[in-house]
Amino acid sequence: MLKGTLEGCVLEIIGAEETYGYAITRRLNDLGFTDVVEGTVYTILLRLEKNGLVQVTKRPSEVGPPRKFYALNEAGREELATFWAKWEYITSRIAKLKEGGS
Amino acid sequence: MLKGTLEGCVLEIIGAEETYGYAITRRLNDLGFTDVVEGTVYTILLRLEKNGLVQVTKRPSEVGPPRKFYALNEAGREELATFWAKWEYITSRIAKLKEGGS
DNA sequence: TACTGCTACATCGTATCACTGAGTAGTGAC
DNA sequence: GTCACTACTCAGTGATACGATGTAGCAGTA
Repeated sequence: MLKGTLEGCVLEIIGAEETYGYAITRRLNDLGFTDVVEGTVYTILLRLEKNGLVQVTKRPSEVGPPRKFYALNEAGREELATFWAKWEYITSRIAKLKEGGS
Repeated sequence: MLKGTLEGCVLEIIGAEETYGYAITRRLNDLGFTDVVEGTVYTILLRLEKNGLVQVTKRPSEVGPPRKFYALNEAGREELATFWAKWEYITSRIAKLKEGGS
């Protein structure tokens, strides 16, 4: 039902700013998703790339191995909008359920 | 990350009133979770029973096969409280992410 | 009595998501 | 030269929820 929530979060982060896997993991950790680890994020990124939702650019880093920067393309922005719409819907339904609504 | 959300919804429904699988499915459908089907609900109910979160009572029905009524036990109520706490946490984090917060 | 339709429960198989854990590599500091 | 941090990859895995199907009780009707 809510599968792909973390994927949506990653899309949102990429949509706000072109960034790379390691930084996305740190950002999620800072946001409070403390148990999200790199392995998880990279599998999501690879899936996004495979599904053609992102544009990938490899750039050298001054402090380590080269980074793969991700940016949303048109399909990615549509997917992100779809995700938020779905998220709003589900959360509103669950809120309704919680307050005993019919 | 959000695994068990539907399970939490089912727990909430059972917690509000002792009820049975078919009725839970109808309730979820009425609430807007239109694509939740019986098979999904029954697997959740069997899991709840297996994990010792519910008390099950079989009662005859006047309009069909006997019904298995489910009620929360103490462990179930604790699980439900845990679920809502987790849900609040996750939704607040995602809201923060959406509005561009750090 | 045969059928149709609704209620009600059960289960097998499966797609996908996210996690675990391990590995590889570059840079800089001590 | 070893440690720490940065950075990416991948194989294996568990769990969730969905799809599809099957079984069965009851009621109406023709």
